[in-house]
Amino acid sequence: MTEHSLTPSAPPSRTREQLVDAAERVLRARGLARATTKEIAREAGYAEGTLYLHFADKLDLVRAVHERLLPGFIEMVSHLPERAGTGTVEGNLTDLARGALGLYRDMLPLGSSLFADPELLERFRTMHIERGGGGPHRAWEPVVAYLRAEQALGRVDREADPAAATLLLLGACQQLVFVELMAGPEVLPFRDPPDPAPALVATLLAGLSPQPSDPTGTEPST
Amino acid sequence: MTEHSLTPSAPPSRTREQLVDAAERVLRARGLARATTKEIAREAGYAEGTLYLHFADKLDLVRAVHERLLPGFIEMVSHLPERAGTGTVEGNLTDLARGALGLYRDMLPLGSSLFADPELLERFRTMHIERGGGGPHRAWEPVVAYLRAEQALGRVDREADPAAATLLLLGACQQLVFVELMAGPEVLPFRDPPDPAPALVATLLAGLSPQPSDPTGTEPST
Amino acid sequence: MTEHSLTPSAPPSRTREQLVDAAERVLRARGLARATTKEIAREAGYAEGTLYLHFADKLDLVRAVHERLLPGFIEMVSHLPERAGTGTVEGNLTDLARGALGLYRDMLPLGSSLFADPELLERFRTMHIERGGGGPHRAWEPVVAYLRAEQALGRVDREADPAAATLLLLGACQQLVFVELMAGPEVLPFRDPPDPAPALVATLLAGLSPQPSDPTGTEPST
Amino acid sequence: MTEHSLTPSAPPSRTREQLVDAAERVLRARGLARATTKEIAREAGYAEGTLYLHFADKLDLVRAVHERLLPGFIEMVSHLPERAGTGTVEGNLTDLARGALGLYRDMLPLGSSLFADPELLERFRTMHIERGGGGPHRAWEPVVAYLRAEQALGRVDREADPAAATLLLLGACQQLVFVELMAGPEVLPFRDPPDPAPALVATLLAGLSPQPSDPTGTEPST
DNA sequence: GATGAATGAGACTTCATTCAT
DNA sequence: GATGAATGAAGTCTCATTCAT
Repeated sequence: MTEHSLTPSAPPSRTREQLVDAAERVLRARGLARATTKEIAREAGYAEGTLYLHFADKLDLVRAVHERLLPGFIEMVSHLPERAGTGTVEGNLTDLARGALGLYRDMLPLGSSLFADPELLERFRTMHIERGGGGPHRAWEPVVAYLRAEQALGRVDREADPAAATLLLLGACQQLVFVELMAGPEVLPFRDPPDPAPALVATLLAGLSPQPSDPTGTEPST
Repeated sequence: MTEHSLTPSAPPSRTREQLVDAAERVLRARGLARATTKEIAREAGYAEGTLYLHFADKLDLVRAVHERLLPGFIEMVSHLPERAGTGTVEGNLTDLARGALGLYRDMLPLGSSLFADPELLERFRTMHIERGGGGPHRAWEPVVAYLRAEQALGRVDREADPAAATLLLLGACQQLVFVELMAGPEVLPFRDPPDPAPALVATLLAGLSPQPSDPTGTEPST
Repeated sequence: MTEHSLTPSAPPSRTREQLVDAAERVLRARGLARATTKEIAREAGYAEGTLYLHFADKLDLVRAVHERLLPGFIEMVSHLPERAGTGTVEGNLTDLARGALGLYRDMLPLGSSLFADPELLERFRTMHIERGGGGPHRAWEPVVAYLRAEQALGRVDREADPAAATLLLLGACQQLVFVELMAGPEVLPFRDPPDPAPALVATLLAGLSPQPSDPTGTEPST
Repeated sequence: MTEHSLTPSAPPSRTREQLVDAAERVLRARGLARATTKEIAREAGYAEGTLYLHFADKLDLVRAVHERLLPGFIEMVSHLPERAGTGTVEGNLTDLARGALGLYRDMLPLGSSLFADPELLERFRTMHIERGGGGPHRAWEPVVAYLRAEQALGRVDREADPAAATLLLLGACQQLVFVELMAGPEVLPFRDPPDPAPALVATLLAGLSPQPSDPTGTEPST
């Protein structure tokens, strides 16, 4: 019925980009539930009908917005592996955490909205993730690679599980932002100083087990 | 215009509860974007108009659903502090992680949907969180308390930051579920064995820093 | 997705009848191509949304209009068989032809419109005709029955084919109306006198074959 | 606003013909209600805008399609008068009926669609019929001429009304096709044998009146 | 002549909400 | 308290038509 290809990437035209830009702005401002095609078109400076020359329907446009979200995230982490062996592990991971906090603040509202519409989520999965476009898990890869490199250099414990460590650090950042956005920044710990990254990294590096070099911390049970 | 008090808890009646139950089922099945008052009323076995005898509007009903979500989560963790000193720290934290994974699977789609509607999120914040009803951060408290208790017992490093550790562990669980729901379970690490909890806990306990007491890299603690 | 039963006869309510009435008026006035739900609702004195409480969609309403059309036609012819043996055959058939002309004038524009929308035609066929609701062919039956009765009485040639005769007479009436509506009454024969029924019936009764009993063949009346 | 003359015949160009051809195909396939300029243009191999270089608007193109319909019909009957005196009257009329059945099957869906849009019908009448382009009644003329010729030859009753006879025969064919297209071929009489032409012609020739010269009812002519 | 992106009015349809019973 | 028909604003989407290239 429609001639829109169901491939994630229709030929990118100037108009199409403007529409996706406008859609992203409106989605951020109003939320998925209150973003209308009328407002998106107005924001883009086009007539409403124009939207349907470039996208099969509203959901297709929303999906296009989400498609552009992840690359930004991945790009931020993608240079991490190159930093292996430079600076300190603690410094590198702290930079990572700070960057992740910023990106999650930016992307979580939009990304989480997918859960409000199962059909949108399904389309996103079908047309993007399953075709190799990648999903949020793609952000893990460079971090894991970095940790492996540091393990090879002996700056990270060779017994450590890079995937688990990545998940711990990025997960902490994501949850911090999730709670901040949902309940307000007042409820967060790490308010003084306001940067949670150092504490998270320090804890991750040191671990919770009592230090055997700590004469009072007797008999760790691990 | 309406006589509904804007307090989070209107007098709970049988009908009201049935409506909230039905709303939760419909929200889970269809998503916030596709849940209609008509279907909720039908699911509850009442007429559409009845809904407005118990709730100011649809958003009020949705908010009521979300209000009931958190207590379930908190209750799961609330008995954790009592376990301090019992079993092993690793065992207790693994149980926690497993429980958290299950609860996130249950609650994340509903909870994340809040981001799709800023007005709903705002109401949730105003009427619930700021009145002490609590938000997702409330789940941290028992875990932090538990860790402090274990620190006092010497089973957890006294230098560790309990809040950071809590965030690392719960955050990892949340992100794991987030990615699983968004991209499908195929993309997850920890597929073999399929239980990610032990690896997360082990990594958190051991930390990433190279073991100074282990110059040869032998005797892995995992 | 819809709860409208796909049976031709939903419980007839006052509102439903008013909507079908209004739809018929609008369809007659504007034609299928220009009849809008907005105008139909206004004509009925209801809001546009009300239409969708009683019909699955616009086509469903249009179909309901068409469903009511045929019974009126059939009823007109249904008493014909009883007239067998009364009056004259010529008089009875002339009455039939006159009635048919009137009914075709009334129904042909609406009925023919079905051909403009294959989906509407298909629905009409599926939901009405194939369920025994009957189609335009049902109008033949009483006429055929009448002719058979007259054959039994010897007032119609026993060798004649009642179905063929019915088709000839009703078909002539339908085509006359078809042409009249499409090209205007100016193009019709039988303008003086303006009643085509007697000539059609006379021709059908007499046949075209030369009268063997008329050896002179004189005085043609043309 | 437009430079298109409102005469039925704009200068025929190759492109124009291709557009009319394409429009006819799309009208047959989708119906007037669902034929879009986009699809017509695509079917013709031109851009949508090209359509408006050759036709004032969509209705003008549709009218052009209808303008071409009738000549095909008339041409079929136009040679009938020449056959007067050749073969048998019955054979000639049977050939006519068979040809008419085929042509009606071809043209009725398109022709009837005119009734779905009064403005289209009005344009068709104004720009075509009233300027001598002719309407469906033009098909009667050759048949009437043929019957008159046969009357002059004594092979048709001189008292018969040629116009009425024409209407009876062609009308029967049209109604048969109308019912066949609307209700499906299953509802038709004359299913065995499947050719209705002989019965119609026989009935028309013999008439319905009891044969006074045939007291025993022998020698049926069917 | 041809193009096709853009237009924008307006179509159909949905759905949260009201109110007389 | 409960009902459910009715509402009507607002949403998504279509499509005949225009016009700069």
